[in-house]
Amino acid sequence: MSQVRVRFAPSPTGFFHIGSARTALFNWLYARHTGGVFILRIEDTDKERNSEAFLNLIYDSLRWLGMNWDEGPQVGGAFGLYRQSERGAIYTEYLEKLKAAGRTYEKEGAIWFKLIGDRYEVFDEHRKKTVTKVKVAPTVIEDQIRGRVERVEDEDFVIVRSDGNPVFHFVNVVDDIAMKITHVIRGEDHLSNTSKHVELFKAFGAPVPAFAHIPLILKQNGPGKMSKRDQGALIEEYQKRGFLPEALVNFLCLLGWNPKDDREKMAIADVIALFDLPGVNQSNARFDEKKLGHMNMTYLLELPASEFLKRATAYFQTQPAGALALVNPELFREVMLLAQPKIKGFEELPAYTAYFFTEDFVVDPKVKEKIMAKGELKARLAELIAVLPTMDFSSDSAIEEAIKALAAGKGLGFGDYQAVTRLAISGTNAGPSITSMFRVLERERVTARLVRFAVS
RNA sequence: GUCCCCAUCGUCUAGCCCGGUUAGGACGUCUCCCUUUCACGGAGAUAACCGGGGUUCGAAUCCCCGUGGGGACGCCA
Repeated sequence: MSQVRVRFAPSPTGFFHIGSARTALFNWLYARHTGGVFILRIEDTDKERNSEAFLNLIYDSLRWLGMNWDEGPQVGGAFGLYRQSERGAIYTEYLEKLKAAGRTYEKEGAIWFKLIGDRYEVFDEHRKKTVTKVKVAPTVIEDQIRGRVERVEDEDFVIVRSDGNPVFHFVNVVDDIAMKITHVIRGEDHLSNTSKHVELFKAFGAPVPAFAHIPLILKQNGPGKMSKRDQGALIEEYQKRGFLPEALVNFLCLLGWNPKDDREKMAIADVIALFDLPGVNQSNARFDEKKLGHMNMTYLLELPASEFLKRATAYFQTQPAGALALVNPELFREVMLLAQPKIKGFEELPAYTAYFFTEDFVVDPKVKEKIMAKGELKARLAELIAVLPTMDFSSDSAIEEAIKALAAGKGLGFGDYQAVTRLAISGTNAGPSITSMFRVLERERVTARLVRFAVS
């Protein structure tokens, strides 16, 4: 069998979203699984709505997610240019073939594709007008995911606009022929277009590629498929929020596909080895950001510390909090080491670590009220302040021993000092162990914070 | 309105093709354990075969009809 050639064919008319990314991913996975070629083709025939910014967003997002293309813009390939706006000559050439075969006619300045069969008129309820229908044999689609699907394409359709620009159905098929695409993997919303496309392939006398229509991703809340306007729909947003791309990809793999066993966190190589079209689900899936968050956490937890630090640094560089946090690289490193096992995603990091980087941190009034309600806690603070000058700050265990010794002398336990101390040095009731906080903040800052809190 | 696709816990899903399972896993939620907080982790709980017919000794699984959900019906892609 000849080599698999698949394409992802987005149009740069809006932000790159989850659904597009998943379509790209399934194409990419299939290409990698079969040792085939993954092609990126830009469908920018709609001059009104295209934008260079959106185009760059497609490139950036694909690369961020790790989906490199074998042929396409920026990388080239043996099949000419990969932006439809640059392929006009090819469309003219193919249009001539259709004209020569008598399969076109002009109406209202546009060029229409002519179906073969008897014509009759009927009133269309949806469009509230009389339309011309054609009696044609049903198109049979042997879909790789859905099985046999039968559809009747019974109306002629426009292939070249009155302004001379070819439309999607036409250029899509022409390019699939010209680029020798073997498998068309796309969203189920295109299933009803497929009969149009098959009619065109046949009119060109070209082999019809295999089709695989993948289920759609439904919005998290409310009815309907996810669109660019929906909450949480944009890839760019997850990138900005500091999600790990490998976690997002892993999550996307599992939306409509699974390894048929209980594995969820999977190396992409394992997904590639197992991925196949018949294994893709037929039903739509609802996007669940909570589960994505969990997946992200599992990846974060397993990241080598050096890698975590590298990525956390990059994340902070995009954040307002970064200016303060990155002043002292050694302190930043220590704080990140403490934070890694505690957070679910980078977006929690600035708030979670803020008090390490400034004395001007916020004390949560509700937390304060709750903790101080236990009474006589300022005495504990005073006791701690008294031993601070001689306390061994060299390690967590040394600090822990010192506090335990102090507590024991008063007939108390470590826990009696914990909450109020944490509140005094961090303003909150959650975070790394206070011994680690002592070590990282160091004696001077810890002392100042405890004193300040004790007199407040 | 017409055409097409789909249907297992709240969500993602395994099981369906090749009928016999205590219908499994994960997220979420709740409980307990671990514990110097918060997380992590561990143990448990919660919760599903859309409905109705049929075929069959037996149906989540096969067939039909409903219903529900989704999509398409542009000189958008």
